[in-house]
Amino acid sequence: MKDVASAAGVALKTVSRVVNGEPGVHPETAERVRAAIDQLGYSRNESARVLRRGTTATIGLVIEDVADPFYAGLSRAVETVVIDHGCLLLSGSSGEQPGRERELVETFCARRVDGLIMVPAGDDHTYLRPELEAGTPVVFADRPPGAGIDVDTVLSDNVGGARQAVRHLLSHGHRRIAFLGDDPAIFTAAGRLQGYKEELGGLFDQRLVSMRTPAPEAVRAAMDHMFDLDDPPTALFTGNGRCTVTTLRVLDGRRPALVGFDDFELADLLDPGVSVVAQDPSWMGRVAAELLFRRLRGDTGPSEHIELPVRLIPRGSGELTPGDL
Amino acid sequence: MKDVASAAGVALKTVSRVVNGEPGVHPETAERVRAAIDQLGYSRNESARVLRRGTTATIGLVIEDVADPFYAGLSRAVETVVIDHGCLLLSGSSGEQPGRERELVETFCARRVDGLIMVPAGDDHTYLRPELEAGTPVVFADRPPGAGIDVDTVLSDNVGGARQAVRHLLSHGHRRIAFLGDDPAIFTAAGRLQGYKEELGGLFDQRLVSMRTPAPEAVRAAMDHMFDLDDPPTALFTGNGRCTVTTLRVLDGRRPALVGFDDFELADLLDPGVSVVAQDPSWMGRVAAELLFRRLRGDTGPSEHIELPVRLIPRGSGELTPGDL
DNA sequence: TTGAAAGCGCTAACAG
DNA sequence: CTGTTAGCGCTTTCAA
Repeated sequence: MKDVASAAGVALKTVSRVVNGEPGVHPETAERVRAAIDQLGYSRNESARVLRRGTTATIGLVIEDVADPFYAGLSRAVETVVIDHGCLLLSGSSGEQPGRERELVETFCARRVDGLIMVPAGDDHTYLRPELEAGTPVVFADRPPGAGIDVDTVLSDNVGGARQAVRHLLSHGHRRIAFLGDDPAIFTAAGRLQGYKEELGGLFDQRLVSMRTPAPEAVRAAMDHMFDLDDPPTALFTGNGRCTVTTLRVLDGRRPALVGFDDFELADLLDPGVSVVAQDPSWMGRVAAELLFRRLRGDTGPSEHIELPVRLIPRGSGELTPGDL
Repeated sequence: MKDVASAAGVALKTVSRVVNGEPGVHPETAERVRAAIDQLGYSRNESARVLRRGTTATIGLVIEDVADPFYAGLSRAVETVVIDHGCLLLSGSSGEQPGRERELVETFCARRVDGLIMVPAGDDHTYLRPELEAGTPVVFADRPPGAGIDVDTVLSDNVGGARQAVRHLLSHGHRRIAFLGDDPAIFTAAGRLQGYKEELGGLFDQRLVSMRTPAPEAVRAAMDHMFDLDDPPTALFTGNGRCTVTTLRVLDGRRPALVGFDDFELADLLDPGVSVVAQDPSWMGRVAAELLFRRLRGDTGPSEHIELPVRLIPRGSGELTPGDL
């Protein structure tokens, strides 16, 4: 900038004004400065700018895994909103490890991100307190923070979605409905289990529930065990996209009715088409990011807790009746 | 840092030494400093550090779209390598728009990223020249740079993969093999078309080729047209994951043999299973990132051009014969 | 082993 | 409309 200034024969500050499009520069001077900039190939050093202004125009995003289609969709939506606001996105995957989540968050904070959107892996977020007190806005998406932390959240209607799925299966005559969900330590998995139980009421049978990280062998073992019961399930409710896919892989010719939580590509092309309770990851990302920017613009109201509705999409598998088995 | 220094009764520089784990600090002094840090909740301001040191420990990644499973997988792999090297990842999606690609790259460069990995959308990268001359290493993945730019590349064997696919179909008796590919302006699409032509030799028929952005209506129209020919195709070769999925959606009961470029989740669960020429996006991401870090460590050898092999996975659809139609 | 001073490149505040 | 000065928080250099 100094070089540009002397090349253009003006003061440093004038260059700064031109670079930042500040008003109050004679057009001719500005032109001279721009010429010098082009000639020298100058580009503003953002680090210095950040240091001086105290704001980084950077948002941090911590998710579980970019390679998971749900979080990929969420990421893309967040990215779009962030870029539209002239900011950049630092992102990282926690891989469902609380330690990694915390490391990422702390690294992002050391870089002084202006705000943070996170899908937490752990359930203790007291480490965020200094940042929150320093005024960094944080929005939790998909899962809420641990106890004692009061921040904005954007969640899906997990309980309601699960109830919808079970109600759908009940209405098609099923009474033995199994639940194949993820590790119940995960908030969404727990909520969906709760909805399943609530809707099932007296029909609930612990032996028809399996909750674990969806590894093929484990899911196959759980399924085999259920189908070996005297009173086997006639329908399955799977707790998230990965559970659904894993379950489909280990059906081995069995043809129970099936409703899965989460939509996925090609669900409509399978035979039968897979009925799902669909979330909208892009919507969640967009809502979370927009909420964050509202905070960044100075909205200091009480923390908001947005719950996004989910939608049951019938495609065939959820409309099979016990007689079809 | 100043506050920490006065709280601990030492000089600024001593705090800096402790924070950075530099040797030559009396253990007792260091302890006192650490206590002060904890008490004040101090954390180093990375922006200032960056400004002073001139290195950001940040890598920029520009891809086409994080929500595309191929690039999501690639992103995840890049992210892992980057984090393992103690760096952070700035990422953005170009959405196949050259202007957006350039904006992202320029923004990343203004932030002084230490290196750049990109899947280009455009074919003019001369704008990178100042950065390259300034010594910023850049690796192109999946697609090469435009003319006149000499950088490291990590590409798949597109031509060879296409030839493999066509050879496979030929060996199952097909002579009328259509190609449904993406916009030929895209490097990978062009390479796959070339392989298709080469392997087909005299059997090539321009009427069996359709290359465009895979929008359902357009693909359906192209297919209808081909199947209306006197000599319709008995087999299809689709040019990438999105083309394959779109094609599957518009088959409408027709049952040609099919081999797709790119693997995708559930390809094995469809009926018939979809045979594919599989790339490995994680591998590509890992190789690109590792190459970048090798450059960052000072390797100034001539630019490297790595070609990753692809693998044909037979699952049923590619093994149908003309008689099965 | 410790510290003082300079300065990275920029913007804010305040003149002219 | 333009310029001067101070200082963001850190690391580097040099001295004690």
